[in-house]
Amino acid sequence: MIAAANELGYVVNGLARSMMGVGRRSVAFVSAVMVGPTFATMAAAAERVVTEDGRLFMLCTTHGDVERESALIESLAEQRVGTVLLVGSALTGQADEQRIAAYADSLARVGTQLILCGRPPIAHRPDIASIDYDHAGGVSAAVAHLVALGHRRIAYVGATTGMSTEEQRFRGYRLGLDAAGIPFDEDVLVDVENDPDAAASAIAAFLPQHPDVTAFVCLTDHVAIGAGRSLRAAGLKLPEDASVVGFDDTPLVADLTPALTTVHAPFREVGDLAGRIAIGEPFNGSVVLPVELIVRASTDRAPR
Amino acid sequence: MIAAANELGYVVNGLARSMMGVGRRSVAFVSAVMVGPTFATMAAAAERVVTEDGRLFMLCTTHGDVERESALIESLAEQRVGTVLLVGSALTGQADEQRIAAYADSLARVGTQLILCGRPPIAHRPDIASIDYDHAGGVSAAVAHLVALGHRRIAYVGATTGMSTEEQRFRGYRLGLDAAGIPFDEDVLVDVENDPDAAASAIAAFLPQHPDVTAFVCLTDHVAIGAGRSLRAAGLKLPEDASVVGFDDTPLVADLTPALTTVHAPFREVGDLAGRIAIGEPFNGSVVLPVELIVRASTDRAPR
DNA sequence: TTGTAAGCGTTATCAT
DNA sequence: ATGATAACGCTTACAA
Repeated sequence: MIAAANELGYVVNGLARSMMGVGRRSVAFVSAVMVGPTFATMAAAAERVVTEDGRLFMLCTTHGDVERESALIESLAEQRVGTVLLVGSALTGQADEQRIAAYADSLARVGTQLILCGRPPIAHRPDIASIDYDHAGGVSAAVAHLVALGHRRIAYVGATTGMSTEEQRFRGYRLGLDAAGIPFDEDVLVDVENDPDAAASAIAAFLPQHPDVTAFVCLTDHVAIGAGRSLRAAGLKLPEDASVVGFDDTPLVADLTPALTTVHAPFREVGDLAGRIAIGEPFNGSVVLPVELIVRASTDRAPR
Repeated sequence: MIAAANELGYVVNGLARSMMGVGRRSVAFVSAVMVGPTFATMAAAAERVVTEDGRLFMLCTTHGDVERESALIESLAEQRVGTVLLVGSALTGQADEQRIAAYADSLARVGTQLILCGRPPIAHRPDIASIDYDHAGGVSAAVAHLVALGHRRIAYVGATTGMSTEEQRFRGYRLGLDAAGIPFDEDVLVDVENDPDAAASAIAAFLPQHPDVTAFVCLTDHVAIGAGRSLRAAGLKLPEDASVVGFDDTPLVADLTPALTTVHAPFREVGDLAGRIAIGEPFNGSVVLPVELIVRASTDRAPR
């Protein structure tokens, strides 16, 4: 019978089946953008375990548009997706937190769970799962590393406010400074968006005013690459004249000249764990995965 | 009424709706792996236009497992996905082509269209859409560029057979040689998988036997990076002593030292077009998008 | 305009 | 075991 049906080209209607509440529910990965290994690595890791469990994995981007984010969550709820992974840096306003909480409630109503990935939990909502990694610890370790190399005048390059990733990493910078007894000086903050070219020109403008700065802690590897480019263009040799450290441990940064010292973020582990929870592994509350400072050639003893 | 329903937390059941044949059908992106900017860029581009049209975008990887690929296609057909994008290098056997053709038929039976992306059309099946880019043209342009710089002994680094991408790019190498009147010599073929470390050790073993080779055309940027690493380790200076060219134009290769000459592949355009076809833009048959040789610092005049 | 009934392709239940 | 039937939540058609 079944064989005959197959010959006839019969394919069960999974929609009707899902409507009856049978069959594995899909998993959706929602992020602002899908660019760079950051997201791709998390998505790939989650996709792997989800697909292996016979579920479908959806990829959705919001491009930072709140409207679209809401519409997406709504659409995902309509499709009765089993799990929604909300991934990456989050707006930090209280209104934004409330919006996320509303998503969680609205999704819960149709039996879908929300998991925050690469972003911190929502205050007073311990029921909303979060898988984050130690942004602050990574940056403070980077600062400690530079301090140990004799650096005292350490700039921070990147935005410091508005998004969770920015705030957490910047907090790590402050923490590192505090731990070393170095007073914070907002004069050596280079507030720039997460883009190599933007970072390059910001650093170019910054350098003449601050010849005493010997080290640059960057929000991301992207920013660090722009900074390095600009530093070299200004005639500085890396790492003899200036040290640079990034964050993310993007592929290829080990092949740059000099190889970039950076903080390795556990993107694969975050995606993997998120996927496992999505397919049913028990998990309660939140977790913060450790990061690792990868010391390479772009950081060295402070000059003079 | 609608407002009241919303207050109550009512969410329409999209499954029931889809079952009635209304609502936009989803799009699935199927590739062997989801690693590297190659796939991520295509996926991101396709996802963007698909999501903007109010459809859901699924990401599925096969990890090169034919079993899993079949199961995935079946699963996608069951879910009545609107379009399946089969992306990236394909096995080149005739049996494999027949399998793909069977997918197309099986999907067509439930109203799903199949679009091949970054791989050539299936022989004698012009009805199966294909969006590919000019692998061979890119590599032959690279060879022509090296020849113009005075190189005569040009090695090819990468696998040459078994997968469509490998075969097409290798064909470009042969074409480039032919156009320059340089006889093909399989002695300067470095058959190695697409991995920097593997490429590095293969080149390390190759170099001593072939001191006359002055240029290396690589299957991918990945391979080129490994080759460059190995060349430098052997005491050769790039590009004075040896030229290297890659393929893909991966982000960051412009920031390597020396910046890598490579073939820019139109991943964004492929994904974008695939997405547009998936949401209804008319398209018949196949297209081969042009590539562009990006000349950077890793290629220079032949030594002596 | 508002309401009622039929149908979509499954699964589950109950009877045969 | 096999077979008929209700139910899932929606859309469409037709009736009031």
